Formats: sequence, C-alpha cells, structure tokens
Amino acid sequence: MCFASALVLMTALTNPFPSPGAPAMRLSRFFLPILRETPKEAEIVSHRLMLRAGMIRQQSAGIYSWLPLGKIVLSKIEQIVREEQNRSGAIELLMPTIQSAELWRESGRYDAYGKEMLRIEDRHEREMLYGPTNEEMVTDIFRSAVRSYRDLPLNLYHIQWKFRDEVRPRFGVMRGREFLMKDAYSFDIDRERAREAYNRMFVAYLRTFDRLGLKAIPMRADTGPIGGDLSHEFIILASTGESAVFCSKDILDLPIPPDDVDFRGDLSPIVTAWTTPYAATDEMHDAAAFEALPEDKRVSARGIEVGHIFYFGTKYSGPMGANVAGPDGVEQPVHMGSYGIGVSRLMGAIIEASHDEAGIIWPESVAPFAVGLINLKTGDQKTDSVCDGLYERLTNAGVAVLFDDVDGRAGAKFATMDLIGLPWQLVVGPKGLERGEVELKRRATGERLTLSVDAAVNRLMAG
RNA sequence: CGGGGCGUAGCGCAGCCUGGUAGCGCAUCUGGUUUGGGACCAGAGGGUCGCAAGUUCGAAUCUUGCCGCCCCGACCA
Repeated sequence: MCFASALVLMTALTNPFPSPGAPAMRLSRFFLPILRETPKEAEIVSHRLMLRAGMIRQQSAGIYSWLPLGKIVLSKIEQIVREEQNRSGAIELLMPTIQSAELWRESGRYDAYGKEMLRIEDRHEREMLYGPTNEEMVTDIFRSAVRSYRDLPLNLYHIQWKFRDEVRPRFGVMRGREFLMKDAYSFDIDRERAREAYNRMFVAYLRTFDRLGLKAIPMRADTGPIGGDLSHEFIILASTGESAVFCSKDILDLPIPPDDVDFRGDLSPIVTAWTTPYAATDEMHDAAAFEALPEDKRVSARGIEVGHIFYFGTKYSGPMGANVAGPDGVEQPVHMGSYGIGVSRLMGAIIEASHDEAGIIWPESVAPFAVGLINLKTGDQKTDSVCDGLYERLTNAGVAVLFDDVDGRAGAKFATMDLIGLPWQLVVGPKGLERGEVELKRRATGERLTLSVDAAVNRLMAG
C-alpha cells in the first residue's frame, strides 16, 4: 500500500467527513431532525415528507430553511440543471437578488408588476426590490457590452433565489414565496435565430428532466400579446399535480435526445417530434382535438409545471435600448427569450412523482446518498467492524454512504431509511453475519438480496 | 383579496362552553430489562397557554384589538 492510499484509509477511518472518495456521513455526526408525526400544516405529500425527513423547516409563510438533507438534494438538482444548460451552450453568471427600481421603470414593469413584487427601501430611501425575475437586469448587462450581431447568439443564465410575494403560498416548496430558479435569457439578431435558441433550450429541458428521473411533457402555453407558437410549459405527471393535463400516449414514448446531441446543428426535427402529439394543460385544452384521438391513446392526468420557455422578441430590448448592429450596419433591438426551471419546486415535484406509504423514493441521480448502511446492533464487535469496513470501502469506491451507526432499534432504523428514500439499504446485523451475509434492499421495489459482504460491495459499485 | 379554521412543551392534541394557579401521547434525559420492521418498566426535565389591553378577588378559559399560520376560491414558476 502506497503512502497516499494509507492516508486515504486513515482519513476515512478517523474523519467523519472524509474528503477523498464519495460524500459520506455517519448518522451520529449528521443533523437529520426526523419527525415521527406529521406537522398539521402540511397538506400535500411532498410537503409532509420533506418536513418529516428533516429536509426543510418553514421560517415564515412560503419561506423555508433547507436543512442538510434537503440542501444536498437541492444542490444535486441544481447541478444537473447547470450541466445541461452548459451542454446546450448557455453561459452561467450570477445576478443579485436585490435590484433597483430604476431598471424596472425603464421597462415599465415597476408599476405594472403587482403586489407580488416585494418592494424595499434602503437607508437612503432608494427604491429597491427583491427580484422576482431578471429580464431587465440581464438586458442591462447585455446592452452595456454587446453592439454587434457578431457577438450573437448569446444565452446567459443564472441559478438564483427569487421572491414573489404570492397571495397564498402553499404546497411547501412547490409554491413558496422565496424559491430557487434557473433562468436563462437568449439574445439573437432575429426571430429565426431566436427560434434556434428556443430549440436549444427545448432540447436541454428534455434532457434535464429526464436526468432528474422525471417524465416531463412539453405543452403549448399561452404566449400572450407576443403570439406565435414559441412558448411551452414542461409538465410532469403526478397524481397529486396541481392542474389537469391531457396528452396523447404517443408523447410518453418519444426518445430523449442523447448526451451527444449536437446543439450547434438543426434541432428542429426533435422539437417537431415532441410538439406534434397532442399535449395541453386545461387552460389550453382543446376537447375536440383530444376526443379525436383513439380512445386508448388518450391520457388524462394531473401535472406540475417545472419549466417554462418563452420567446418574447423585443419586449424589453426595445424600451431599454438593447440594440445590436446587423450585417447591414443597421442597429435593431435584439430578440430575446427567457427560460425558467423551478429548481426548488422540482424537489417537491420529484417527491410527488416518486414516493410510497413509507416515504420518499429518490431517483438515483438526485438521491442525497446512494446507500444507507444500517448497523443493526451497535456495540457488537463483529457487526461494528464489518460496518466500518463497508463504510470505508464504499466511500473509497465512490459510493455515497449514509451510515446509521447510532444505537437504536431495528424497526426505527428501517423506518427512517424508508422515509428518507435512499435508493439502497445495506443492512448488517449479527444474525446475517453468522452466515457471512448482509442484506441489500432496493428502496424502489422493496426487493431484498442476501449477499456476502464482497458481493454487496460489488453490487453497489455496479450502480 | 373573498370565505372558513387554528395558535396550549420539539411534534400531535385535550382543557375553554360552565374562570380557581396546566394535562395526555410521542420525542428528550437517567437507570434497568430488551433488541432483525417505529419495545417495556421506573423516574426526571421542559410551557411568559401567540401578543396587548380590558372585565374580575382570580383569566389558557370571558371581551376587544393586533400578530402569526393553515385550508377552499381567485391568481401564479
């Protein structure tokens, strides 16, 4: 054993937060305030489970602290969103949460935006606001630097907290007042180029939601005064969804664009394929068109909006003077679109779509840990040493482990693991060890495998 | 913003109608017995009863005002 790996080993044994290998945590050192009973304010299942699993704590109506388990998942969702934005060619920046009213006066929205905008005054009595969105600000950044069509296309995005003072926040993080959102803004020389930018986001969204373990369906949305067909809501199907949705079964079977999809090429065939089958929320529902589908193709379900993409042309660039020179030397307002994903809302949406009586069932891509290692009898020398060995081996092998090393009863341990929904549970107890066996349980199916210690490690390393 | 409801220990609740110095379950702590799907026994700690004013000898309880939170609706990522 070389010095470096000996160091790694020692670190894993002595440090509760070993830096090498995968994220790992001993329950005895973690902060996981599980609730056995459901707080009465939580009406829908995702809210109940997030509170019970110690992921969030409400601080005020529609405003939440993200406790460690929730924070881990939030970061994982955020990272997948980020990776797919980057893949599509969007560029990340970070704009502030507090904005000045001045900018919003330029677009005319300071007065148009209703009470949903949280208005603040600073010590100099300047009018400020907590941003509900960032069109004005990103347009200001753009106009300060870009003068020519040669700098286009450009898509700038950030992942930042927003605040909308909803009249009635509800459903936990699904409809909070403070929420984490990815918002991207595209800049193009004309409508045709803007459509290409739109298509890139469309494809990026298909990939993003698929990676999050969700079946998201793009549905035509109202474009308001802009008109046209360039606005879609991405809806995930969940029995507890907030609104009724209707679609053709065909759309559920469409292939997700692969990770090597060429974002510089023509994406319109993909977008066309995904926008051809019938799919609509109840607001845009065309009962006649839906009834025209063969009966066995009709899907009538409930859905949650997790993303929205929108082309709005020169709505902000016009009044704010965000112009670029075209090839002909003539300055013209830039064509823009905006593209949102509700990152914090997604956590609720994922749970709505993936849970059972006992608790959450995380898709592997966003699970806070891959496996929960359960020591059924702490203090038993053999069990302790096998668990310690497993914890270290799995961590060094890149498998994220939450190790329940606390002295407690088996039933409570199982119930906690089921509640927090890690994809795998690795159960180690003296009875099994007498036969050299441990038990590996898959959370999603309840399927249990009785394996040797080595076989269990291999199985988990295989993913 | 219209309608309804609730604030009593960390969580879930009783007590309020009929005023008399606060209680139950879970959780927590101590000791013991237990130990493979949310154990048992014994003991202990923990509450300005949302806030304020009023009525009263006395208010969790009655009155008024305020604050907070939830649900339904309208609205929205």
